[in-house]
Amino acid sequence: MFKLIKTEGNARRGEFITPHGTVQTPAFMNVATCGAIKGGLSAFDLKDIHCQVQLCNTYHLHLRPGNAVVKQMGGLHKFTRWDGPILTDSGGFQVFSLSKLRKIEEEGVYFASHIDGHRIFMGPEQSMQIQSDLASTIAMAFDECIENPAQYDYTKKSCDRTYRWLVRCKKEIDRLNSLDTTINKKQMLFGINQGSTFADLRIEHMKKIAELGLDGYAIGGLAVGETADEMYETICAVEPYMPKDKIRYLMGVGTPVNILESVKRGVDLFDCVMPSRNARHGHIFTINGIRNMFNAKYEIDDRPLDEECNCPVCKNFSRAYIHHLYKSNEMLGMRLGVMHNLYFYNTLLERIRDALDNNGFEAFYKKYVNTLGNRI
RNA sequence: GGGAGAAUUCCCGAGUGGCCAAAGGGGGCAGACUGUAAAUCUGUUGUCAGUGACUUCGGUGGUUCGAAUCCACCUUCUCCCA
Repeated sequence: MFKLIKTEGNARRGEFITPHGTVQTPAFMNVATCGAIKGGLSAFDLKDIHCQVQLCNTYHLHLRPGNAVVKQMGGLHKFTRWDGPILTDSGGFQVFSLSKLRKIEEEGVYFASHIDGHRIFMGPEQSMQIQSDLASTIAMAFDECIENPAQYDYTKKSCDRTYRWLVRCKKEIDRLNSLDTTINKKQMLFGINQGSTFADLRIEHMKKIAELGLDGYAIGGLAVGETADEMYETICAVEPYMPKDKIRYLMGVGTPVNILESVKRGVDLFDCVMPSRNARHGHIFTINGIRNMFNAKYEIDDRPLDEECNCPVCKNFSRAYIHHLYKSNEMLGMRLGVMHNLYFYNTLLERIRDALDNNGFEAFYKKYVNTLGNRI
């Protein structure tokens, strides 16, 4: 259940109440695709980095270890030892990211496993069944994340199909939630808006899915190659048609500035692999922009990664040490980098919430965007 | 004491007359990354000036129109036999 606490312009401050705890919004979800944040973070670490929600992936967990295994182990919460909310993405993004390994039909998508090539069928019912077995807090509808650029006619056809899939998802999750053998009988379902960068298709699709009375609404299919301005324009186009009393999730976005711009346009929830992936590659987010910790200039530097950061990494370690860890390919380098970056993202959202609480979002936005400019 | 072999650009290591500033790795330097097929991928790595020029393949001489590549000697190293 979503509670809208206050607004400033289009920006919203809210609370999303779930059986696994309440999420203060706007919020950033920490991506743990295969049940673990890459870089070696566990559920213990998530508290330290101010994580509110963990995001896992249906397709990947279906392949390994298999949803039957996770169900037998008591669901993702017990399995990963994370007791906060978990959102599972449906596999719809893999329709996009593994496009060379799949075929789309009306009934669903046929994948060739990226691990061993074996044939996998995933339709709305399969995705819901897997997510029910995983027992996440929130299930995402099975959709097609459309590539960019996209043809208008294809986009329309795909949106219509994604809508039909959503209706099937809703029916299936209601059925699964009513079964005695289901671990989480209160699993929520979010619908996903598609339509590429075509405003009319986005709006038409959004209007239709809004009528289904789902637990939350996501904007998908963005940050897949279009410009940032196109992304913002698309958000602005659909936002008026998103239910005000439901949480709004912009999938897969983005840079700190992308997030700030999107909060300003009425988005409540985000996720992105950028803080974790980039950290593994040595890119560190700071209030002053990005650092590449592989760069030779950090060889002798006693300062923390970010001088204004209070994360466990910045309170303890020098740039020189972390530079050394990356250069030496020590896994601790990545772990510390990921911890810092996720803390940076999670606390950026905290600062946004504080600003909203104090009617200072617009000022915060201006200061932040001016500070960072186009650096991130 | 006798015999055999080797020395290549930061490192390892290809190359045995012109297509060689010299393969390939490593290392170095930089860049990319947006619901994770990503501890991945890309560029660059003799010098100087934007074509090109110049200096390089242990050292010194030589053969040749032309040498990292052939010859002689020297230096160092490795292995084998005494």
